[in-house]
Amino acid sequence: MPRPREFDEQQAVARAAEVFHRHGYHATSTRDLSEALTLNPSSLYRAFSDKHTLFLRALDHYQASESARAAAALGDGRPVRAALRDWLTSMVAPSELPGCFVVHTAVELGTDDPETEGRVRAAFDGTKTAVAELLRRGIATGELPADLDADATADLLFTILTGLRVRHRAGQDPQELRATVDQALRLLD
Amino acid sequence: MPRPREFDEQQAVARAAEVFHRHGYHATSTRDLSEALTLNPSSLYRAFSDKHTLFLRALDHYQASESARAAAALGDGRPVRAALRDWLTSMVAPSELPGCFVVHTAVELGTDDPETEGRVRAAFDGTKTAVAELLRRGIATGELPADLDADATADLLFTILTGLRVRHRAGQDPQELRATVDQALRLLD
DNA sequence: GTCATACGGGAGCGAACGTTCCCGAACTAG
DNA sequence: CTAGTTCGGGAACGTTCGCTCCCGTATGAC
Repeated sequence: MPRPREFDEQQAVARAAEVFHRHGYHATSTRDLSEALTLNPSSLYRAFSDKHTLFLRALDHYQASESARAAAALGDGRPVRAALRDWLTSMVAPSELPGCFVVHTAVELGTDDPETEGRVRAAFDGTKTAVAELLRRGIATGELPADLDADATADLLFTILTGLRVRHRAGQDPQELRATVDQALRLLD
Repeated sequence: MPRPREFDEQQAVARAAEVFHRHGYHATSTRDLSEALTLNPSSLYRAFSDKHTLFLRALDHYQASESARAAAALGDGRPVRAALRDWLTSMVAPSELPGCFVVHTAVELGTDDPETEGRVRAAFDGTKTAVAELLRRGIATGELPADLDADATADLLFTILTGLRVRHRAGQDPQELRATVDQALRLLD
């Protein structure tokens, strides 16, 4: 019986994620969001309750698409080293929005906000696990040394990825970042 | 001829650095600063011009003390591996203020603010160079393999350090971070 | 001692913040 | 067709923001 919504909620969340990713939580005003989503304040609040709730939805949306991307890049039967290299390189590509929304949130909100803290922790764990599984597959197929410590190496690769995305955000030269990726892959020898 | 200042300017900058480090630029209000420095708004503005200027001074103060710390930890004749391990470990110690003020600034302000961007770049370069010099010393003394690529390895270690400090800020378990440090040191074999 | 100067303190400026209210319009179940 | 509900739009709420002004006061050069 109600009048239907005139905007695409998923698309609105995606746009919010981009704005929050670019400018962070505190530097993004509800008016900025209103403008970016082409939504009046009243519509925005009716649909998303408040700024913090919209932020969480945007963060979830981002993380869902990032982990889908990781699954696509790291899963299946591609050669392990090439898959890892392509995945890491794609993260710091010039065409990408610099940095990582999850990392930015971890840094900006730290441990002050329990709701974002939990999401950050889950995202970090998920990424680490995905890398570890890839490494285990590589060990099983003989592509990687049998004595490689999958968990410890995944942990280190994840830490490197985090550092890379900070450097990307800081505007570092893409070529330098790619060189760091190359160097990181030597961990697998 | 003027009446002398009743507060210690250096100490005020140090306190400002701590508040900015904890909460970031945007989430720190001038009233927060006023309270933390026990300074009236008028005194604060007379001494430090405005919020952004005080932020830059706080950032410079932080970076100066961090690079002095790095110089002390990495310089001189201490064994290279032990020096590097102690330095990295001390960065993510539970007693430390989690994270790195420079990294937080890089993430929060990105490339939007030219003044902070330049400082971030300089800080990153300085750290990388300090590590590279340490590695070169280790190679010269025979502590490290002769075929180690000092610059590339320093770059990777710096990236790992950045990732570690983000994880520290995110509230990750200190023991896990120390394990990552151990893993990182295997790069020097 | 005189005087110019910068001090610490507190009220208060205009602007922007997150959020809410009210509106006529549009859609759907009955 | 009507009743009921949510819609998009815009004004406006109270609060907090960064910042400034004005105050009486304390200081040091002369």
